[in-house]
Amino acid sequence: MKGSENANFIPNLSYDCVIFGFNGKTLKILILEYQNTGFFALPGGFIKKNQSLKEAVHQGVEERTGLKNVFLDQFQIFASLERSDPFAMRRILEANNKNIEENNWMMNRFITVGHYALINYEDVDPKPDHLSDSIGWYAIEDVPRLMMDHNDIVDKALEVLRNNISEKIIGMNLLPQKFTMKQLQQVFEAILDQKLRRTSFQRKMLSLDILERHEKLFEGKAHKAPYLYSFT
Amino acid sequence: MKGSENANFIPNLSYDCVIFGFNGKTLKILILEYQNTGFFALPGGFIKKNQSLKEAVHQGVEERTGLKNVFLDQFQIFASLERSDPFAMRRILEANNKNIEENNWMMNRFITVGHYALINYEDVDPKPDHLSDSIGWYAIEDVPRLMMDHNDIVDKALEVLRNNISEKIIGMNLLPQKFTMKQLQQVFEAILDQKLRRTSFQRKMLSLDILERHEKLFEGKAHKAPYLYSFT
DNA sequence: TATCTATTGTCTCACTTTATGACAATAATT
DNA sequence: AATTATTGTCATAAAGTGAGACAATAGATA
Repeated sequence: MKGSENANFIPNLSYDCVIFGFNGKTLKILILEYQNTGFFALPGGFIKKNQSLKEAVHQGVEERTGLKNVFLDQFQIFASLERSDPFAMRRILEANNKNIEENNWMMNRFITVGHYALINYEDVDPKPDHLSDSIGWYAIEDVPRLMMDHNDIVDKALEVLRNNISEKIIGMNLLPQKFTMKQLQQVFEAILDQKLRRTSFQRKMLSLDILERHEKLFEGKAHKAPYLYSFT
Repeated sequence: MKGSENANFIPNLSYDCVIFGFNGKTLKILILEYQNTGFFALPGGFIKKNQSLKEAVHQGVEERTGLKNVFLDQFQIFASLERSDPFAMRRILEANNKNIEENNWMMNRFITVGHYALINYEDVDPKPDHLSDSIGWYAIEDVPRLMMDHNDIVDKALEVLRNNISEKIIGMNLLPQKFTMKQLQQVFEAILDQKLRRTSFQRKMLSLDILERHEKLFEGKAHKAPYLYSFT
């Protein structure tokens, strides 16, 4: 049947990506809005037949953020029967004046591979893709209702980020190259959604032997200047 | 093209499962041998178009072990371009006198979802499937060379089991309902591949508040009888 | 029946790690 | 020179862990 498949892509398989950034105060993620539909969604896409999953996701992240080689983790498959929503896909295609017949394959069942990415907020210039008219940062507590099961994907990504990721990976990817101990602490407070004790945090981080101390940062404030650190 | 797809299954997607069992001494996994090929592989299969991934894997585990509702965790996708091996698939089909044309789809590229299962060794009566002539338990240190990237899947499953799983889940699923503290310790020693101190282990487990103490177990040995425990 | 053996449950003491608060140092302002 | 806000570090208490000691005990032995 015409359009029931696309020769370029592996059928029934997609990826979605929760792209985390830290603006100095709160943890944020990138969310797309599809033109004239009111639908919000995670950045995602399909895997070409001659492409590894990893390549596909890196390419998708680069298209939306301009960043290459970001930290990416593939954390779970979402494969229930109920998750696909052919009616929503049809509306998105219609709103973009795409030929429904030709794009019929997009209304099939999709099993998606959930990823999250950690990126340096300052480096990003978010760009919408060809089906969406906006892409923007949303604080983790202000994420709107997303399409299909994308809210579940966000929740699970955050859970994995909280539980399974090393201090070094978090700090290296969400902060600039040099940072103060306070900034590092604020990243963890934003991720864990709880205040941490300053002295314990500092002692713990220094004992992990993953930090290198550099010059002081003079912010022009009337108090002792903090050291800058980088990861070893 | 005839046989390039199978109408029942989602194309290009499979699952594989590392089924862990504990025989009282060592940690073992179930491995299949395909008829007349010398190929060893993990139990795995395909996902029907009207079936969730979870259902598919549970069904596959049940067919090989007779066990329903076992603990299952879907821990990673394996999606590189190099992982598929159409020549090996062809040999397996030939050795089983299967029609190559009709089963052409099995020689496509497959992305597989790696799972592991924890089961009670005593409850299992392993059964080969229609393409394999043997299925058996192999101690984790004696796993033979497996097809494709299945050894990588085993290694990763063990890594996840070691790092990310709670005491309760491990004990509940790998041991009988009632067990002694020594048995519990042996499970952990087998998984971690290291000896643990008896007294520290006992104190730790009791402090976790996940155990209920029952009657003593009289084994007929000339020493103090241990208590039996179950998980709360 | 009394003694012996192997293993279990618990306790102790030393050591390490973590929590919490105290305090001096200091960059800029007043 | 005194003040303010924040930083780096130390002191002490509390909690957790490692390593061994020891009494309790189920059955074997004599």
